[in-house]
Amino acid sequence: MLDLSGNKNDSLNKPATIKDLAKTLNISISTVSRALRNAPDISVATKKAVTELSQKLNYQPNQLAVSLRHKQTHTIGVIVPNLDYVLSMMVRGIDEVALEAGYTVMVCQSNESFGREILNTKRLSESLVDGFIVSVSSETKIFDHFKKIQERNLPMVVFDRVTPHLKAPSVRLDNEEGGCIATEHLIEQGYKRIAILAGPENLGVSNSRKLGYLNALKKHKIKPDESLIFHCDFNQDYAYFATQELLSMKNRPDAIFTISDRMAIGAMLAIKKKGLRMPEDIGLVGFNNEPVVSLVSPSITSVEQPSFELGKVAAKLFIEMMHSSEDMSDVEKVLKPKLFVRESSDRNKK
Amino acid sequence: MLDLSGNKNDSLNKPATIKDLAKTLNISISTVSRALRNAPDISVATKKAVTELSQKLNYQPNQLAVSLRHKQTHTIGVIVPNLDYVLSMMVRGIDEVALEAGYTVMVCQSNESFGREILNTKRLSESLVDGFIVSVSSETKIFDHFKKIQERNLPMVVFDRVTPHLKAPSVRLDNEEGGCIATEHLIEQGYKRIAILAGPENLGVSNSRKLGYLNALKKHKIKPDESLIFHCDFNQDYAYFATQELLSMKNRPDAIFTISDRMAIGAMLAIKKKGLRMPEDIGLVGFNNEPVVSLVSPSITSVEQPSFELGKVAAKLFIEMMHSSEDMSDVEKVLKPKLFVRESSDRNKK
DNA sequence: TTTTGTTTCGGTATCGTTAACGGAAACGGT
DNA sequence: ACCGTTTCCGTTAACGATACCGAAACAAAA
Repeated sequence: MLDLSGNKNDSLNKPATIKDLAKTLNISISTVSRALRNAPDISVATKKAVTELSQKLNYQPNQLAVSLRHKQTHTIGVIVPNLDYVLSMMVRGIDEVALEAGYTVMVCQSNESFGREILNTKRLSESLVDGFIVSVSSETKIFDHFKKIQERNLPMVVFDRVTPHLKAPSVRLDNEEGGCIATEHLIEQGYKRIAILAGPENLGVSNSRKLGYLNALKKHKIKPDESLIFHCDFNQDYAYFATQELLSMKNRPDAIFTISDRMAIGAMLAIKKKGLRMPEDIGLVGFNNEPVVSLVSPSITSVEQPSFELGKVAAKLFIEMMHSSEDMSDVEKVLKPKLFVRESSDRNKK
Repeated sequence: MLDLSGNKNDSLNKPATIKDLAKTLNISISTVSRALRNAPDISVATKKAVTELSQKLNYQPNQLAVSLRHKQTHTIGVIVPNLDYVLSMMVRGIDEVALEAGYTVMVCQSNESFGREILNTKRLSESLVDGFIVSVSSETKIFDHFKKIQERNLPMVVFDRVTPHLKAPSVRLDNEEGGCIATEHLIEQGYKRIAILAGPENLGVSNSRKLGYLNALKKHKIKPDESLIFHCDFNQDYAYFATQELLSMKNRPDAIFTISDRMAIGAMLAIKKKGLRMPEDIGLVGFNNEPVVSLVSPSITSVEQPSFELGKVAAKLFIEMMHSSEDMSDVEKVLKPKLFVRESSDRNKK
């Protein structure tokens, strides 16, 4: 079987089209088309003939042509900054609902990169997707690429990493509440000088959790101490060094709330190195409730977010938006967090 | 702005097409087409006019139409059983190379479900993708859906979870080698009765690692003991119970090699509950080198696989396959694992 | 002046599918 | 016998883009 054309398509078995069916059955293509989508005006005999032949030839409609004709692809573009534990869980939730509703999902990672995010949105918006479900990268401060999408009247739902700069329906955790219950828990455990390890200043999620922290302090009439509020990058190593600095203060904190579990791990390592015990000498609370927090010693108290559920809600919202003609840009779904108390902060355990 | 049509497309700003450009410039669409993809036979004047107008109208070519015409979508379908640490790393590698080469990636999770895998392949093969990069689900024992893809002459690369049932180029870790170096390490540390916690019997990855384990034993003239070879499901809880059983044997093992870190964690919990110390009373080695293994106490020795690199190799192989006309189905890339020794098995540390 | 060649553009078919429209039978009722 | 209705199917024009072929237009060579 010599093929000098360089073309990979063996002319032998290229996929059967509606035209092929029509030709072998000696009927017109429109009849075939109708038979396949069981339109009303078709006889049972021809319908039977068509469906049988299509099965035999393993006919599958060319979705490109269908999409071109209908101007919709039944595909959702999902853009996420990464696929860590929380986000991959959310993506699974999106997937679940989308598949159910007959949509295919295209997942693209921006790797927390602004340029990559732009590239992804651009690629996907070239008539490949009917709309977007996005979680914005931490690097993103300009939202023109997303606005351009909205100008084209493509539905877009923002989830998890929401931002006030985008006028779009959103689904997120009540991060303020999360920060609040974490901090209140520490207060109730008798900790007095509670520090917070927050993320980058421009990250909304981080700021909300910090706000919750401040609210909790205020509620319990504790004056916030600026020196106990620490911003650093969203990862373990930075958290490690930040904690070292916190612990070397003359009036060191007796508890630390980190806005992610990764950071909590970093903090824990620094605390251990310093020779301090948890929860006796210092309390620690993380965020996300990743599996790892119950495996380390001491296990780390953490705020859980219903990631899978959140993804599902986002997808449902998207589909609702697709079918509704009214403006939904101010819809805002907020899910509640839940605290899981563990050894790192539990002074009451007997 | 009353819109009773129920249609979301504001007739105001639907995306500009090549036809619109032609009409406003009073030239033919074929000329516009040529101008946009800088074909040779076009005057500089018209090219300038076209490009300027296209910028002004924010023209973006409709990829559906292009794909329909060219019969290729420049999209790769990636099907993975899940998005755990290792696989999401690999997907990132695939993404990296694919994007570079001008391909968009569609990631679908089968959730280790056979039916879901079929659905995914079916959806994607409806002329949405040019080919596949797949890692098969653990549930999959029949491969007809993949073979159907190959019959259509769509390129397909298998990675990580490879199987002899599919005649396709593959990229994988040298799992046998991984199982071997893990076991040899335990032998060198002086452990005598080394058990293995393997995965489901039909999982190739698991069997290869087990084979490596057996090879290492043979090399060191240790007779394998059937009672030390344990198959259980690929997760922490099963590993926990399996380990409990192993430890309650009259002649219990003094070391356990688990074929995943998840399982190693489960084993560790069971060992701790039994009150045994690592590495003194019993040695433990995991697989994958996930971040968690260096965080738990004791930290767990583990075999690392170059996941990101593996993904990149898979994508490169795919692209090579796209452009080559010869049969590549027997290409088999095998990457080498690396052992990271930690507390759970290191008896030599001073 | 005619021929030849080059540059630049338009016409048209095509990719695979859907949908509006029309037409031809068959049937039933008066 | 006539006509309206129903049932079924075909014709044709889209959807947005590309590619081949050929036709102008003009310049250069004969």
